[in-house]
Amino acid sequence: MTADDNRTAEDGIAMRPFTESLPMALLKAREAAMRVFRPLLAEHGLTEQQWRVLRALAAAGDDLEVGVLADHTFLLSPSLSRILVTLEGRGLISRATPDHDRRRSLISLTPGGRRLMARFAPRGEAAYAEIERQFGTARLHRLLDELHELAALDFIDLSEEAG
Amino acid sequence: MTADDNRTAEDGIAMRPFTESLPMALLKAREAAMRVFRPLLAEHGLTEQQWRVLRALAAAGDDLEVGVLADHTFLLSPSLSRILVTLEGRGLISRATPDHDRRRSLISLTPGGRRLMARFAPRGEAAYAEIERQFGTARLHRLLDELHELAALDFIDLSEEAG
DNA sequence: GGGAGATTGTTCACATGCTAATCAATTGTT
DNA sequence: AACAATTGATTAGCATGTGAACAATCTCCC
Repeated sequence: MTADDNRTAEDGIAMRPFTESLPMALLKAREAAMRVFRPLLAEHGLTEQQWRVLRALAAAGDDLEVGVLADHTFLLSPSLSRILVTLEGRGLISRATPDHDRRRSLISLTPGGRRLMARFAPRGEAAYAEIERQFGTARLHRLLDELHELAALDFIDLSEEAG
Repeated sequence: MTADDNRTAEDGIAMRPFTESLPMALLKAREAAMRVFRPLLAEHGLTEQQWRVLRALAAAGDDLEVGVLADHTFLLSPSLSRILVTLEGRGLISRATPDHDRRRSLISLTPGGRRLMARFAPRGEAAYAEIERQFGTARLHRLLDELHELAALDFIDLSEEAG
């Protein structure tokens, strides 16, 4: 029985208990999952987001436009821009500008970037397998399905101006 | 059929498809859920994390030590330190140092902070109800249970040094 | 009672999240 | 061809995430 279990506190502000908050539950679950991967990333001196970029490029097996890369990695453009500068500086990715539209920028893995991914992949799979082992493969798949459906929902705008 | 559906890309780096990644699914689900709340927070000029702090204090209905507050809000100490400076500057919280241990710092809502919470609470509940309406109440509870169990897992360390 | 060690919070340095503004290149319109 | 609107990407500015180092205080034990 912690303070969170009280739906109504002394100050009379009625609100859902913290532990029942969906965003918080998603955040904590994600943190738990990332704890398996974070040590691996640290070994390679990569942040989680840098890893997502390299992973998306490896998965595509081809160069990607910055906008497409942003979609695949679920990163905002400004963040991605900075990450690309970092990765380029470390020689893991390279850029090219297509002639048909010189606003765009094509990102691809360098050989060094590919080598890093090849070294990392087996251990990353092992980490994922550890999650499946503890949580259950079928159960994990069911959870993923639910998460995908939740993510696909489009909630109405409850803000003042929209009200 | 996107590039993500290919388990093996031309470069031969075998890895789980992006869309099946648990951390990514959790991240996207959380983003979807937060889209309901973000406009409300913006109305009050609060960030999500500042909101978590005020919410934890309101739920406790009492003052909290910084460390306890960090646990309840799932914020790291350095972040919380900065957030408290901001909230104190806006007159929403105040600090006190107990005599029995002058290292500690007790945080409490000011009357202004309480008023803000009281104004916000009903709309926050409405936002949460919208999620329940679209996703289903019972289904949401089942999802929360699964998330809590996932968050409680303690994965083995697969890093090099621990190997 | 005094110093080693633990604990509580803060500060630092760097990377990212997020909104708005900017810049360059392209497209649509007349 | 000239110009406004649009688009792809970066930059700016502030807030947070994260690991490390610090300062202040407290505890324990000799």
